[in-house]
Amino acid sequence: MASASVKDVAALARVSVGTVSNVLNRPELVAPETVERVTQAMEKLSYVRNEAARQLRLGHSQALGLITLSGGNPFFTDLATAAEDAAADAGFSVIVGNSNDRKDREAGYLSLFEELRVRGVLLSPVGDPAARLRRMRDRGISAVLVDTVSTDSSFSSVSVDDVAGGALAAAHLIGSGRRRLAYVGGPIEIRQVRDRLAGARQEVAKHPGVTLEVVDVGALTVQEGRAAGAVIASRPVSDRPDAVFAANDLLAIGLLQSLFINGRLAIPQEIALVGYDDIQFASASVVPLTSVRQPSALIGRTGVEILLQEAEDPELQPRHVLYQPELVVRESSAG
Amino acid sequence: MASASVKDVAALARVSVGTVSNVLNRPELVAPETVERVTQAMEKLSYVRNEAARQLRLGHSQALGLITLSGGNPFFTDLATAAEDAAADAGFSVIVGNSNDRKDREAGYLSLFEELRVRGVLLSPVGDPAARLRRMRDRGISAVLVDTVSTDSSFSSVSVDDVAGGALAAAHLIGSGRRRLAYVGGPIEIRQVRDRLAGARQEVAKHPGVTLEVVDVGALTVQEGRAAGAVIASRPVSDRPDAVFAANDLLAIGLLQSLFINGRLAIPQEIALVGYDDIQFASASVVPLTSVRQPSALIGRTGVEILLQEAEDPELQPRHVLYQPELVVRESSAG
DNA sequence: TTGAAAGCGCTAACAC
DNA sequence: GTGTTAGCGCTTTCAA
Repeated sequence: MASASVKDVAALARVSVGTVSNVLNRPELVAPETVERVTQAMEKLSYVRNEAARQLRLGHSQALGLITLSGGNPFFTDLATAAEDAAADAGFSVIVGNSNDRKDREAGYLSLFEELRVRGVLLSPVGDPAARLRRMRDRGISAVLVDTVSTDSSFSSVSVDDVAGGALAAAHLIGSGRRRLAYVGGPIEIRQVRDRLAGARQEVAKHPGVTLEVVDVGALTVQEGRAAGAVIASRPVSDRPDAVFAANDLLAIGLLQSLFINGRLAIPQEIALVGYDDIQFASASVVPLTSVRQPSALIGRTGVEILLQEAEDPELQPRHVLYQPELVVRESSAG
Repeated sequence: MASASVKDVAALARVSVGTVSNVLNRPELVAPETVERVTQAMEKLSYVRNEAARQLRLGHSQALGLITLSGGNPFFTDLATAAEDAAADAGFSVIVGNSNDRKDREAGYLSLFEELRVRGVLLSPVGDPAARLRRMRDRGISAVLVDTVSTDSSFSSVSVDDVAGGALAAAHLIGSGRRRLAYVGGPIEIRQVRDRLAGARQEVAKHPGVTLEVVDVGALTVQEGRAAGAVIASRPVSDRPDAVFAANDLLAIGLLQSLFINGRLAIPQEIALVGYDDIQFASASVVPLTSVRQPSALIGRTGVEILLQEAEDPELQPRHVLYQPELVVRESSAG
């Protein structure tokens, strides 16, 4: 049995296809009795509207695209959940893709979203897709950058002040007596990674005698954190940092695994540790993790709201919402 | 500027629309020189294929639907990532929805997927959508159940033996001297929650003198675990369990937060704790967590492979793949 | 209040 | 190797 179409429903209800369409979209224009008859026919045939046909006719879909940097990062799942809820309130669905920090994947999802004629896209960029996004905007697909500020500010953005967050972390570490800091993060192409480092550098520069070493990693994952930690743990004490600031909590948890669990280094006594994002697991880690908190759900919700407004009226001036991060101090840096 | 269509491309390249379609889908049928001309025209007009039109013509999309129980659970994000990779290998994309344990959400995504004419759906069911799925199969949308066994076995399934997993956890706890077990999990409608409990019960029944108490929670989240832990911690020592088996790691981590961090109960001395899923964070939690490991990525990949085969040939007999879980012992139960 | 008909962009069958 | 054309299922004028 193939799917029933409006035609089949119309035939069974003995009305025209136009009327069937009307009961679907503007039932107030149809006589109650007719509505009833059509509804029953739909029921009987288990009619399911063909979204592709509807969309073809309408010219665009009722969906939004979202590209996150990493599906495994709870920060992004929280953001995505909030975005979905906000979109659902307005009758939109959201299609999520994870670039996993890869430009080619980002480009792939952008292409998919264009083919799908989504109404707008929300993204945390890896590369610099501004040119591409501008082209998309010309055809009616607006974009809002989340968790990053646009390079050319012609796109709206919703983000958190990562430079301030980096400064917050470094200031805290220096304030509690640490002198040899290390920043573990990468790839450096990611704006968040760069900004958090820049903030830390600013703070370090204010304190002569304090040094900041950069440990570059390939991705913001638990695994990479574990690898970086193993390298740090294997260095002689004199050459080891006395504080590590990780670009996100996933990395920090990996560091915890190799520094504390495997390397048996005392945290925070030998090495203090600060992460970023304050994910749910941070407070329950081996050594509860000091972290820089970001309002993930708020970012997702606000992003969708702005996107929907711009989809409605493309002439709107771009807006830039910047939230402030907050330091949550726990044992990993309390010494 | 509106989007360019095949018509525009054809006009610019001075060929017919059929030829444009051919360079898109079967370029080997077209003269190289023509391919070149058409390609350049596409480039010039920034042509992007309209997926809705293509799909309308083809009768179905190149997408698969996936419904997970919880977006915040790393078990499902791992499963989803593997599913996406497997689908991508076959030229399919996957649209994920989270039911968050709610039947209405599950039904909502099923409707959306039907409207989208996905080729198949992969799901970890909340309710009992068998009837609905059968109707969908009649119209060419096959379904594979993941992380659960079909009630009527007419649908293929890829799952892990949860009864065995529950037994594994309980046997371990009893074997290390525990006598008053508590199972924390819910809602009981979820098959995984039920099966893990059943396995634990089987094991408990083999050991006279061992008791098993069930603490029902509203969802498999860190928050709910925290709430359940607070209740347990507030009970007098004589009335407290000496071991807790949590239906998943999220719950276990929440329990750790309220039992160990807030309640200052010694783990595993006063209460031993075992979780389920062995997510990445389990080994780095306050007290490294004993957990029952499931091959999440393998489940996702296998599920997609079966689904794709069935989409290809709907006459295929349903297959039931059952993986065995594995107990990973860590400190939370080592005493 | 309802019906008839055009057309969204694409693919595939068929003709040349 | 290329062109012509029908038609996928839907919404939306326009007329009755």
